Amino acid sequence: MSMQRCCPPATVDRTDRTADAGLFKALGDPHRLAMLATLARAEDEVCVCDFTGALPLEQPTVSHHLRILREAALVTCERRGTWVYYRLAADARERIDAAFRSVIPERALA
Amino acid sequence: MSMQRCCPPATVDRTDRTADAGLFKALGDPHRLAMLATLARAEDEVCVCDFTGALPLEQPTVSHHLRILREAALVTCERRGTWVYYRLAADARERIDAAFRSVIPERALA
DNA sequence: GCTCTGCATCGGCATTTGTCAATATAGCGG
DNA sequence: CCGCTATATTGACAAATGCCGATGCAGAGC
Repeated sequence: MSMQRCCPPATVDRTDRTADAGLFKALGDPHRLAMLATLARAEDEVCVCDFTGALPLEQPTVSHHLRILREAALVTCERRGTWVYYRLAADARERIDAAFRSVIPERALA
Repeated sequence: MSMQRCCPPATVDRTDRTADAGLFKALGDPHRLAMLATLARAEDEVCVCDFTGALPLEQPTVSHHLRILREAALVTCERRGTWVYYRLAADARERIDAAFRSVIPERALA
């Protein structure tokens, strides 16, 4: 006899999840997570110089990571004088949470 | 006069977030998100052949992505006969959520 | 045993990513 | 306008990533 079907053919999700993947990709680096964690715990905003001072990265690399977070709209920045201050985007938590729930809905796995 | 300090020096988070970043990195690809979304919505388990059939990827590439999800412990698999069945790890949601909260705690940004 | 089928692994390739040194830009103080 | 400082951008490079074709391996059926 022919082999039995492997299974009741499952419905494969075909949604384009490029945007969500982009969000998670921005979260996929330990230094960027440290920056986000810092911003999330900061009273207010954080100056770039604090990052360059505390992280084991050269200034251009810090700038590079901040740019990625900016382009993912996870942070916003504002220049005041010579310094630039970053803060967590108001909807950062919400957006990540939404992306996550859209992939793995609440009801999944009890 | 010398320029004023940029700000009250912020406390930069120095926690090693390599593990969390690894989790998010595993989520940072649209096809892997599609696989997770499929598994999260599946009644039960999903056969590899369903993925290879439905995704615009060759079989080795599907296998590659499944391996990454496996190594991130986001999915588990079980061989039965010729076929291999994947399912969402029981603690997948919990682990991602924990990583997320550890970076951006609930209280952040009201 | 052999063959066939489903999945995993290997090897190679093009692209992306993380990093830094060098350079450019913006604002401050003189 | 000039020099100084903080940040951003550029260019280069090594490493990681996504992809595929070729190959390996395990289980089913003959």
